[in-house]
Amino acid sequence: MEGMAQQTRNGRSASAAEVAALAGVSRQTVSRVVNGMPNVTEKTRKRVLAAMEELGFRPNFAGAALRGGSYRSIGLCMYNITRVGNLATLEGIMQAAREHDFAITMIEMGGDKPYTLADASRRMVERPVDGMILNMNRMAPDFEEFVPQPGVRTVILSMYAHPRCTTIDSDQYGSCELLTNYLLEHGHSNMRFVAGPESSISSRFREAGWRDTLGRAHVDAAPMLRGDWSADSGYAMGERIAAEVLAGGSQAPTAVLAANDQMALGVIAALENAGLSVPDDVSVVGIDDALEGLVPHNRLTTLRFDLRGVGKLAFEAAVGESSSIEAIHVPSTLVERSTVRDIRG
Amino acid sequence: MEGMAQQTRNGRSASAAEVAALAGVSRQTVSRVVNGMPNVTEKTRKRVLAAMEELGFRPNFAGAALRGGSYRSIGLCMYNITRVGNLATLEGIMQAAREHDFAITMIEMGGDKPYTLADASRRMVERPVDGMILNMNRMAPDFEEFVPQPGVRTVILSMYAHPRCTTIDSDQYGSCELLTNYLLEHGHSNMRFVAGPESSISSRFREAGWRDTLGRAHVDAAPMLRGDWSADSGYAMGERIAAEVLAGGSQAPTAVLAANDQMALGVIAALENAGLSVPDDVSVVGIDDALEGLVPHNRLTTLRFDLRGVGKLAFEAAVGESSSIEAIHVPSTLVERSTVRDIRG
DNA sequence: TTTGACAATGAGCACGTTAACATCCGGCTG
DNA sequence: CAGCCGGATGTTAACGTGCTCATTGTCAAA
Repeated sequence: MEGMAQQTRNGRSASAAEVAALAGVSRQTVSRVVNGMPNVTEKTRKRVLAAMEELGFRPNFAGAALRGGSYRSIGLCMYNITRVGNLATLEGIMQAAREHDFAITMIEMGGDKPYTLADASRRMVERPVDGMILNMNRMAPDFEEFVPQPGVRTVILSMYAHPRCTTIDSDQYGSCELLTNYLLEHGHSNMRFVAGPESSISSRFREAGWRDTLGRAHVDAAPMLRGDWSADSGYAMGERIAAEVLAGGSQAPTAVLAANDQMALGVIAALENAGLSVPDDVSVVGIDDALEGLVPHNRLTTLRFDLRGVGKLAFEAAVGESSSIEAIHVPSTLVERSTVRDIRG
Repeated sequence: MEGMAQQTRNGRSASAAEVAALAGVSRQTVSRVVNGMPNVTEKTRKRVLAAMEELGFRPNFAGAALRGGSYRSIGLCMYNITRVGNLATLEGIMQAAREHDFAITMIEMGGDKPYTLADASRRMVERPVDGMILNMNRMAPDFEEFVPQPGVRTVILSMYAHPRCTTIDSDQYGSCELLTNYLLEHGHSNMRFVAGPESSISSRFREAGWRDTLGRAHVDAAPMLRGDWSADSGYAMGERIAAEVLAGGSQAPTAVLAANDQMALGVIAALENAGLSVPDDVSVVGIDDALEGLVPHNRLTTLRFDLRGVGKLAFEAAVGESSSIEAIHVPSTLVERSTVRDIRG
């Protein structure tokens, strides 16, 4: 622990030049030692390493990057970190960054006002980053005509393909296709869909996946119910569904597909409160698999997005040298627990 | 939207020198325009602005910072973003950063192995940052002897005061002091405490706050129950508590203080499953107020930490010029809902 | 017309780093 | 002993920016 508290000049941390002076070599030799170049005598290397240790030297990436190297950081522009999905994606990005010894330079775009990709890109490019990931959860007004900053690889997290940038997202559409088919295969031809808010792109794709799948199976879709992602909004819709079920008749639903897990939880609570059993009377599925550890005895059948996978792919596309433009949809997996009953036959 | 797709030289984005050449002025004049210096003719300024627009110029903070300015970014070292508390703190930091037009440069420290403050600080200082915030949720082995990198203001998120760095945290100890007194004032002199895992610093402070407060009130503490923060672990403890209550006697508890909301939720589920009513038979309080939107009809009386406030203060301490060292404990507020009954008299 | 004052602008250096090139030195060959 | 080779090391320039100082240009007062 000795040699860590030296004051160097004006209070900055030590530079390669100071290490060089102390070790009695040139800056370049210090650089060679730091970067593990082969042609340095063992004796010299040791002297340099000792000087580095004594001064607590750490190379400054900004200087190196200025010269033409890498900042070892990827920019990430988020709209709202709080959303559960964004957090898991962030986690995937962070993990990939850690594996590459990269940092993530994050900016959050302002509260409620919609922002353009050009805004985000311009604010990001002035930061010391080697590439950038732009996250959107509303449609950017300039999506089609956006041109990324030259020299900085730009990845957009979006279901829509972009002509000039690689795009990545969980397959929101496919997820509801899968779940709808799952319910149909279990004999539930009369189901209710509890959607998220209209402003959300994810919600629109989930709804489309559900509606189109029913259409392809030649099953009529009942009127959609709309929540706002919260458990309470799910509860409110659950009360309506319970009334329908108790009223009986050939149009009474046997299953509910909720566009996220919190709303599914609310639906279940409302159904049980009305004296109905899940899944004996009504089957319920959610989306996200976001309840782990949060509720006791989680038994919700749901769909797990590979959000960490999305984050990992996004990071790798942002650092990668390949300049190909792709539109990647990451598939999700069904998590079968015990809120769906097979009612065929 | 014209003039955004120019290729400049080797594919990098335009520099001030190129803008200067196009506008027919010197780099310095461009610099003056960018930084809003007063002494530039209106005609010149317009010509420069036009050139900037045409080349899509954005100043590079790294170059400026190298010269002695600011990177406009604060480093943040996290142990585990996923933890609910960390996320809210991150949110507070991000919001303060946005207000200052700063970015956050984030690195996550490796999975399970404990890390030292020196490790984190050394990995951070090579990034382009003006200051850094180090988050810990285990005790760092080198806490006492740690010396921050010269020239980079270092803030530690920790309940323990540090001799050379400003420290900030929610008042974990005070939170349980407050809740314990609250239960005592409502007549619950026989309560159970469901703690978090032993490895967690927060958990240790919460436990100490509970135990000391009972001691000061000359009330004997019943043996502590230990969970792992999860709802399921809370459920398991809730079953034991239910058995105690049903067994009756003068030692039967009338209240439960759970060290977080998820465990409180588990306790309540177990009690209700055993035929007991909350709060008629047993009162329950949690800590964190983390369930908003996640569960329907949230009625848990709990304690809200001002984590966004912690984040904001941390950011401001990291950018601030003041070199004073402080140890800040941010107070929390009681959120009274309906899981506590007054049984005095 | 000359001088001084003042505003606008330009030139040079410095920040920390590395690629490319230049130099030094020891040892080997002819 | 001269010449040469190759490995180790030093020197220079450049990345994009802002500060300091020098220079130019303009206008009014003497």
